[in-house]
Amino acid sequence: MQNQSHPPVIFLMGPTASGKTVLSVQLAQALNGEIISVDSVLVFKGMDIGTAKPTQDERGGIAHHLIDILDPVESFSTGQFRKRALALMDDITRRGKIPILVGGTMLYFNVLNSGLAVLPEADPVIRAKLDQDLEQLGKEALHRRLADIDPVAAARIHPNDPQRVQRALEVYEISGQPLTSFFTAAQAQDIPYQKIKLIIAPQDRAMLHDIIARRFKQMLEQGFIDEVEGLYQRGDLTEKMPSIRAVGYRQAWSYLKGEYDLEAMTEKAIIATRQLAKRQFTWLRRETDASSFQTGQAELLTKVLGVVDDKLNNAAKLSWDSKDP
RNA sequence: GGAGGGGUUCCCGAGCGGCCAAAGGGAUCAGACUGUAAAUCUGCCGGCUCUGCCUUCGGAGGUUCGAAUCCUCCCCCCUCCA
Repeated sequence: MQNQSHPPVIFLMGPTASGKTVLSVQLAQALNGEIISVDSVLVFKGMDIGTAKPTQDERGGIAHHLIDILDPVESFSTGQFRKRALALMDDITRRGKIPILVGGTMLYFNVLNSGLAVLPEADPVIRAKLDQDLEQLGKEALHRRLADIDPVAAARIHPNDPQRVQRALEVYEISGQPLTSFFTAAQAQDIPYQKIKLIIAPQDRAMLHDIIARRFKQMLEQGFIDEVEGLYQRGDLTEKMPSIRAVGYRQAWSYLKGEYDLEAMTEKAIIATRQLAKRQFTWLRRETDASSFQTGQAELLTKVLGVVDDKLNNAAKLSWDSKDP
């Protein structure tokens, strides 16, 4: 249960290409807010065009956080996100401003909503070993190994899902404890804020698909291939890394390696983006306490501000009531 | 005009007399999701009054107990020769 006297924070969620960026800046300007990006790829420097990263101009003088904080050789994590986002929310709030969390990485929103168990962090050495095991022994063998040490996790995780099987094994190797034990031990911790949740999405799926296709072609015109080629030429990046596995980048990478032509690359990238949006919708449907808005709808900002004001006033009232019963 | 090759379920593509609503891949759709998440994975995928029935493999006929598979004619597409 959420204490209504907590300071407010806005969650602006939506699938890719829904118009989150523009709306978020307008909101921040209207509400004296700062933006915290909730996006697993915007964190990378030098990945601008393909991520539709807001330009300095588009940011409209609003501070944007958690953008360009890592080099593409590095990797980010859900835990790091949560920690940094919470620190930023605290800092922004202390300065009398409203934190506006904007993005499409729904797992990140989820750990702000439901908390995150205290788990050992990824260990590159163990991961490399598990990759080797996977290749030599096969995914069935890894799943069987997991079944021995953590039957509950093994029952939950599909044998064809090596990424999750490996993580569960990794946790065990680092800590000596099964992954499941961490979950049962942990208590879901809510964040000390009043969350105002907003969802923005195009009116229908066909429209989103259309926007996605047009936007990707636009990225190509803006020099997306050159951007990826620059990363490619560095020589220290591989398609195994989270940065290069991002939608669009992965396909462009394959194109540069000569695996298919520009036309095939374009098609595959657009498809991958659609599929990403589809997965985002699946998460979004869980957000039953959010207010929804349509991309490009008339008076969008006015309507959104109306809803936000309502919730803020309501919260203030409740908070006053509770102090003076 | 002549010689070949081909038209299969949304797309690509296998099938070449029964075991075929038709392999496989892709797309779409739906779902899962606890430190890689723009990732990874799962399911459905002609229709229905759904242990069966109906419609489908370019079109129309035919052979056969039985055809996407064989025959005939027709319509399109591709390659080569004129």
